[in-house]
Amino acid sequence: MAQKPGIPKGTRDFSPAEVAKRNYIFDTIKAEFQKFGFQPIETPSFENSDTLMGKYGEEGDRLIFRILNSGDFLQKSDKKALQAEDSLKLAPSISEKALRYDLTVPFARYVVQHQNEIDFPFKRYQIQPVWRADRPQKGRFREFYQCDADVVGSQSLWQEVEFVQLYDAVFSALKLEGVSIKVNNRKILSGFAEVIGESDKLIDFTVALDKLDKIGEEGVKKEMEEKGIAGKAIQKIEPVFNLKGDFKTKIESLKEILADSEIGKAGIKELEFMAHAIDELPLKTAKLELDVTLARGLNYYTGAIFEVAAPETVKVGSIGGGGRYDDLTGIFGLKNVSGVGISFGLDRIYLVLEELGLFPEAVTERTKILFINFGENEALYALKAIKKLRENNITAELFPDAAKMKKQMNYANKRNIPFVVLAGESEVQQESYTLKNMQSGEQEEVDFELILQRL
RNA sequence: GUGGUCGUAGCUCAGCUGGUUAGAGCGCUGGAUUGUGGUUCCAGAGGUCGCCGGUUCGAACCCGGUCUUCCACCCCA
Repeated sequence: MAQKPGIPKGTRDFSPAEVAKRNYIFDTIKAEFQKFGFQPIETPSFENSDTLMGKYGEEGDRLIFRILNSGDFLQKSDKKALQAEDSLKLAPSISEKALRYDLTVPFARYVVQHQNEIDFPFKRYQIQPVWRADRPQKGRFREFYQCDADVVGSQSLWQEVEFVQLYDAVFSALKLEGVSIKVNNRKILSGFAEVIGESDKLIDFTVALDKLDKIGEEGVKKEMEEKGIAGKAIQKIEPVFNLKGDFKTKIESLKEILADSEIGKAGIKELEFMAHAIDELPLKTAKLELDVTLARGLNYYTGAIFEVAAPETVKVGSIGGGGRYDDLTGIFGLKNVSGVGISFGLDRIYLVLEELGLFPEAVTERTKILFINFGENEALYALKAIKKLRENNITAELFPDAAKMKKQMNYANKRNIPFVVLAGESEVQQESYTLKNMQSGEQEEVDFELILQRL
């Protein structure tokens, strides 16, 4: 029986047109990565579970796709957990591998494992799919590509500056205007928690603060209360909710708020450094904004935090993110290696470009010229010309069957092929070609050299 | 993981409070037009109404489950 085929939730097939557009984005990003001196690496699509589990917080573990052991996996399973129907305890005994959840943790693993072959600072980029057992939504899939660039082995703040430039370079190359690069610093957030005396609740505090633009000031306060942050502390942090003005104005306000926090002041210094550098190295199309509520991303960020917002007219959430993590490789036993990196969300960038009509026309136009098939002799005659055209870097093809003219022309039409050659008996005899421009409808009898000229 | 939502031809969608042979537009195939497409005209093919079960004399329509889509939360690219 034929079964109705389908693909898993949150995955997609890509048509030729979609692949062409996706490649356009990949190629653009790749070209900029390379210009900035990043080198590509690749890592396996699945890792040992130990490498991934526990690296993304409690929520993260839930979203990791686990791979069931092969063979008689129940044989080696944790019988106690099985008996107790305790999935959480049972899982590690029947699953030793898991699909890659992001590119950063595998990269950290890579750095530790290859530390003796790597020349630091190491700048790598990586474009590969990742998998998350999430519930799909618009722009959220269970299989999607990440495009990451990271530097490890340098604490220099110039890297942060470079990444802002890199973001700007990529979005400029994609002709995407209205992008805003939001930055914050973990030290600022730590400073906030410190001055209100809630340092131990830093994560709850920042997660709540992050929702300011979504649930508003009252919503944030309510969530902070629910998480057990003192009313007085919340009052004290109120000025943060209403930071106004440009980058520098906000920094001046921060200086007052964080006057009593050493770590907070360190954060301010870093932000000022970046602001000053970007002043001197102005961005082409993107805007740099300070957003002190920005806390998203993984809890391992220690310094700068980046998030890129799509132009306001397109509602797809963030199209990129990143930050500084001082001790990422520490979890794999390599201490004191600082890293900083950014990520581009290919699928969301795709949605944005699509919605704004920013894909170049040429991206989908492929075959330039189609030869009509009139039969065996004529097909061979056509292929001789096609071979020469290809040597001249022109995409040319022959319709494979000597089908009806209408069918062949229609095929050219639908595939958007701009030129068609009709070469039948008489053309073969005269060693000529009837070249037809499909857009204008004009046609002329020409020799091979003229075809080259016309294309 | 929690709550909700959608699912009818390849695509976009009609289909009355359950009632016989489930429709349209676009697309597709063939013809008008045996070396000329995009326009027009004519004809035709194509549907287990997501899937499974239940209620009913009778289900695309009501009920339950399941899968998928989208949305909110969680989290995030």
